[in-house]
Amino acid sequence: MNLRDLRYLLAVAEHEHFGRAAKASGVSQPTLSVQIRKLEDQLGVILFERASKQAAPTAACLQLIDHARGAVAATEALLASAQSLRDPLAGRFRLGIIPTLAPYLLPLIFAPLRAALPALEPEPWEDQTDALLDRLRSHQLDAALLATEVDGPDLTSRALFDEPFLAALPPDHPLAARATVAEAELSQDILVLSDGHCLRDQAIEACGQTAALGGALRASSLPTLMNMVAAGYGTTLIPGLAAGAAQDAGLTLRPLQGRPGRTLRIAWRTHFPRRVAVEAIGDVVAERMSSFARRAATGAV
Amino acid sequence: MNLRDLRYLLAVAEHEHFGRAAKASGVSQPTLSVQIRKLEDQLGVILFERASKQAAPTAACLQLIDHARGAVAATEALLASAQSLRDPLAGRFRLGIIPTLAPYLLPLIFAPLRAALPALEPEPWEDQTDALLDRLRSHQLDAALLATEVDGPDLTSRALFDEPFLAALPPDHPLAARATVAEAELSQDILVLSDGHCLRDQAIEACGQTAALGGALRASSLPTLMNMVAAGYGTTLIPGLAAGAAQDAGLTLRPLQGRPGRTLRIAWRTHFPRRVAVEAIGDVVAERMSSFARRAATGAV
DNA sequence: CTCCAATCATAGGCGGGGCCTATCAGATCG
DNA sequence: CGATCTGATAGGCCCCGCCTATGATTGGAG
Repeated sequence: MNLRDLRYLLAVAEHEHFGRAAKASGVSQPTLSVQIRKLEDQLGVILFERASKQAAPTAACLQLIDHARGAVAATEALLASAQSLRDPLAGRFRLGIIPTLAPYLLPLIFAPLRAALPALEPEPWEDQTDALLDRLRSHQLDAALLATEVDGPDLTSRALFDEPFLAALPPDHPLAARATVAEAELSQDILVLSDGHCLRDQAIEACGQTAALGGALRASSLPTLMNMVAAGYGTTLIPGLAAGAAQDAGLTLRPLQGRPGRTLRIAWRTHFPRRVAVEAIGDVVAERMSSFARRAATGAV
Repeated sequence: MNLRDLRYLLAVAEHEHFGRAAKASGVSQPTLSVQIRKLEDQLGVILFERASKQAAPTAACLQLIDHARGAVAATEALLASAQSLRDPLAGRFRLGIIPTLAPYLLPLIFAPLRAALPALEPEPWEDQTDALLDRLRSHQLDAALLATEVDGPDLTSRALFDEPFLAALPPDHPLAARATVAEAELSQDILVLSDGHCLRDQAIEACGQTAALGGALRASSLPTLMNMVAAGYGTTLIPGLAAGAAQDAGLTLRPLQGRPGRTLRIAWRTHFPRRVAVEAIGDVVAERMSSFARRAATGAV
C-alpha cells in the first residue's frame, strides 16, 4: 500500500466521481480506476459503490478514510517540518563553552551572532572540558568552545583566536609595582582553580609547578579565584577576556614576560552534518575577537 | 515520498545502523542507503550522522520521526480496520422495514438471523415505504423489507414470501358468523390506515373503493386500527403475520374468498456491494416464513 | 426506439524507480 | 599492514504506475 493510493482514495471519496477525482489528482481516469481497484483487492474491502452517475463511498470506506486522512496529514506535516528544518543555519544549536570563557565571551558574541545568523537559536551549555567532550560525543552538544586540542578522529576542531594570560595581583602586592611580571615570579604564591578546569593545568604549565597552588583553598570558579586574590591570599593568572572583570574586582593586572596564553577552538564531531553552522559560528567569533587579538598583540590590556 | 521510505527511516533511526536496519526491514543494505539518501535529498535535510560505527539520527531527524511514526501507525490502523471489515456478512447492516410488518416479523427472524449470520449487526429502521426508498437511495439504508415492487433501475428487489390478508371483525359483527368473507362485503364498513401506509392502498385495492374508509378516524398504526375495530367502529383487513396480535386484541379473523395478499420483498440499491449480505438475509427470512406460507396456503390461520 | 453523451473498466505499451549483487572506499583494530 | 566492518556506488533487472485508446453500460434526448 502506498501514500499515493490513500490520496486517490481520499480524492474519489471527496468527489464521489472518478473522472473529477482524477482531474483533481492530476492523473487520468483509468489510472484512478485501476489503483482504486487494486487497493480494494489488497484491503479485501469494496470501497466505492459504483452507480451510473456517482461513486459513493461504502460504509467500510468511511471507516477507513479517517485513517487515510491521518496518514496523509502526518506526511504533509512531516514535509512542512522538513521545509523549516532545511536550513542548516537555522534552528537549535547546542554550543558548549568552558566556564573560564563563557561569562566573558558570550556577552561579546551574542549580538554579532544574532546579526550574522538570525535564524540560529544558540543554546549555550557551560561545563568543564571533559564534560563538554562527553556531551559532544554523545550527541548532546553540536559544538563546543574549548581551550584545548581535541583527541581522537571522531572530533575535529578549528582554532578561533589566541587569548593571552595576564598576571593578576592584589594592588599592594610587591609585583604590582612592576610593568611586567615573569611567570616564575608568580609561581611563588599563585592560586589556581580547582581540578577539572583546563585553566588550572595551563596556569601550572606556564608558571611551573609550585607548592602553594592555593593550599587548602579551592576556587571552583574564576570570580571566586579573583576575589581570593583581591583578599590578599596570593596571586593568579587570568585569561585576557576576564581582564575587565578582574579590574572590577580590584585586581592589578600585568603582562607576563613570556606572553603565555591559550588558543580558543571550536570543536565538533567530525561527521556532524551542520558543519556549515559550526564554521559560521567560528567565523563570527574569530571576527569579533580579531580586534581583541590585535590589541593584545600590541601589549594593551 | 513513500510510506516505505518512512518505514526505512524509522528502522535506521531505531537501529542506528544501516546494516541491521536493512536486515530488520528485509532489504539489502545498499537499498537502504540509497533510499535514505534519496529521502534526505527530497526533504533537503540530513537525517543521519554517519560515523564509522553508528548512524545517529540528527536533531532534525528526531523532529521528523514523530510524524513518520504517525503516518505509519495510521496506515497500519487502516490495514487492521480493513481486516475486520473484510467480511461482507459482518458489521452493521441497516435494514429498513415497513411498520405493518416490523413488529410481527422482527421477533420471528431475530434468532434465525443471529444463528445464520452471527457477525452481522442488523439495525432495523421502521418507516413507511416512501421514506425507506428515500433512505435507501441516499445510502442511509443498506436494504429494506417492503410490500411493494420498486421502480427505477437504481433499485432491485427480490420476493421473499407471500402474506395473505385476513378479514378482521368485531366478534359481534354479522360477518363474524361466516366461515369466509367476500372482499366486497368488507368494504361496507372497512377502516383503513392513514395515508402513506402501503397497506392502506392494498386494502382499498382488494376490497374496492368505499365511502367509509374510517371517516374522520385516522389510524396511524395497525394496533390502533385493530383497537378501533375491536371497539366496533367497523371492520378491517390485516396482514397474516398480525393474526396473533389481532386475536389478542379480541378480533375475529376470517379468510377472504379471493385470497388476496401482499408479497414481501427485500430491496437494495442495484450497485450495493454487500449483495451477498442482502441475499443471505433474504434467505433467512424466506426460510423462516416458508412454514407460514405453507400453513396459509392450506387455509389455516 | 435509437442515438448520443457520460461514466467507469479494460488492454497494451512505455518508462521510472526500487531492488538486487558485486564492488569500492574509509575507518578501526589486532 | 592486512583483516574486518562500515556505508556508498555501479550496473542490470523487473515490477508497477502511468498513459492513450477502446470497450461496456447507463441514462437521457430527439
